[in-house]
Amino acid sequence: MTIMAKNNFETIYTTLKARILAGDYSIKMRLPIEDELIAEFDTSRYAVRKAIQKLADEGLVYSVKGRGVVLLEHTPQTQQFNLNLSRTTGLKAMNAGRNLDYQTDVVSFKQIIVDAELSEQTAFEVGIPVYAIQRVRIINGTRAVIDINYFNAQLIPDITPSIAKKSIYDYIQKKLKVKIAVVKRMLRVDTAQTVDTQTLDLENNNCIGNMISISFNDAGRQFEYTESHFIPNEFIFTQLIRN
Amino acid sequence: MTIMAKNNFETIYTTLKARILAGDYSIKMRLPIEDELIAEFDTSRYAVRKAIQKLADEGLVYSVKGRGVVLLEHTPQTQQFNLNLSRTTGLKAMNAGRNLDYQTDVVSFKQIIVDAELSEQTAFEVGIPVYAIQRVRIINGTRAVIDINYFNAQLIPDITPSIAKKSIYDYIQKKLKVKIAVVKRMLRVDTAQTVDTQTLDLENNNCIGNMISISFNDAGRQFEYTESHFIPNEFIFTQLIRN
DNA sequence: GAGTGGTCTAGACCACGGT
DNA sequence: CCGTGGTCTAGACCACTCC
Repeated sequence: MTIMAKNNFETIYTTLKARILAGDYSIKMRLPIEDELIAEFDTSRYAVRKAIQKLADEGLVYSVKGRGVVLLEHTPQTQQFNLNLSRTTGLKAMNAGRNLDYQTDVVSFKQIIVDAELSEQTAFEVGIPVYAIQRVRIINGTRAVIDINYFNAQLIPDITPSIAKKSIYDYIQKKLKVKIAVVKRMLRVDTAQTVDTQTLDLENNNCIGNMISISFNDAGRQFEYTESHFIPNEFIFTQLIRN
Repeated sequence: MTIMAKNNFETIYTTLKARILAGDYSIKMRLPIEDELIAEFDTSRYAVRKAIQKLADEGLVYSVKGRGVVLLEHTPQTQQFNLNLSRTTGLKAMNAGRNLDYQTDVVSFKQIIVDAELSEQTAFEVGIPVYAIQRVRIINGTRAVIDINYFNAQLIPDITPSIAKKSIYDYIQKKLKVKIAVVKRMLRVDTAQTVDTQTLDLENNNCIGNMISISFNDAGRQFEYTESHFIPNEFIFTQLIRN
């Protein structure tokens, strides 16, 4: 064997993932045992186990105590279950890969103070100032999504309509250097309300998908509450559940 | 301090979680640093870090290198974002907590051989035998969900209409001793088809939520493909995204 | 009983954040 | 610069699977 650069868990993970996808382990449907991987990569158990953990997080393998690390069956059809496992940006990024034309209309832009009702909805404290923004996302000429954003104006200051027209997420991360640490989401199917039927190209459908997101910075503060109402038949969410 | 039983990471996790939810760390919005936790629980870094990792998996805390472990803000409103983070059983369990009356109608029960078209849909190999089952879930008198199941009959043998009427998941786990290792899901909003409008209590809605699940046993084999079509306004899914 | 992953200990050094 | 979590090493013992 030639001289090999030090293997950290990231390179072990990358190497194993490439091999799995290339089918190198498809006959036994098992990864080599930990001791073999330790020897091959000239590393410690820590690094090997961390790499395997990352593969398991992606739904590629499953560890069984006393047996080994099993590969999960995958076919061309089931590949799509592995995509999109996590994207913090809005629905915009959800169709990355397809070559789509995007356009944004800012239909409403206000700075308001949170009252009791809005606090109940958004979990923002009563009395704080927020930006309330509504934008329509037009994808290939179809009015596909309406984003209803509320940003805590103390944590995300100085948003302008021009920024809203481009990308608020770019502004938050690149300009304000705010780190988007965690996003929690709920997904529902709702009967379309007036705002939806007036704004979206629903055709004959009278329901919408509703993705409700709350986002936290790396100080643990919730800086955003957003509802994204989207038309049927166009968007997919994926979820992985492990036991 | 009194004699303390050996602390494993599970007890550390449980203790910290209880304290977080009780607000014990709400003033600083930080967990104690690792060394303090090691001293308090008389344990190793491994156990402390594993406990913190589990808290982070649930969306309670977020670790920042060089700073510490930050608590994420939580209010009564945002509590529901933390529930349901993983349930392998069908939609049935999704409303646990509410006291609901459940009833199941088996509307179709067949054993068939996978053809090219069904293989394309389910990712099962052409030629293998599967159980094809359709069941309606009636919740408090409302026909709320239609489950369209395909089970690999070689991996899940001897299903009967009587089992389908009760609980196939109970049969799989308790009777067959098959371990449900991983479930991969896709969520969509679809325009209602004939089967949906004829079967579900959609009222004036003409769309459905569609939860598509593929499930794997602990040998890595896909034993199930299921579509659960559900009525609007009644079901919620949650998702956690970390950076 | 042999093989395997899960838990745990006791260290070490590194990378990042804040002062 | 100091304090902090992230990575890594080298061991040990335990719990489970399978023969």
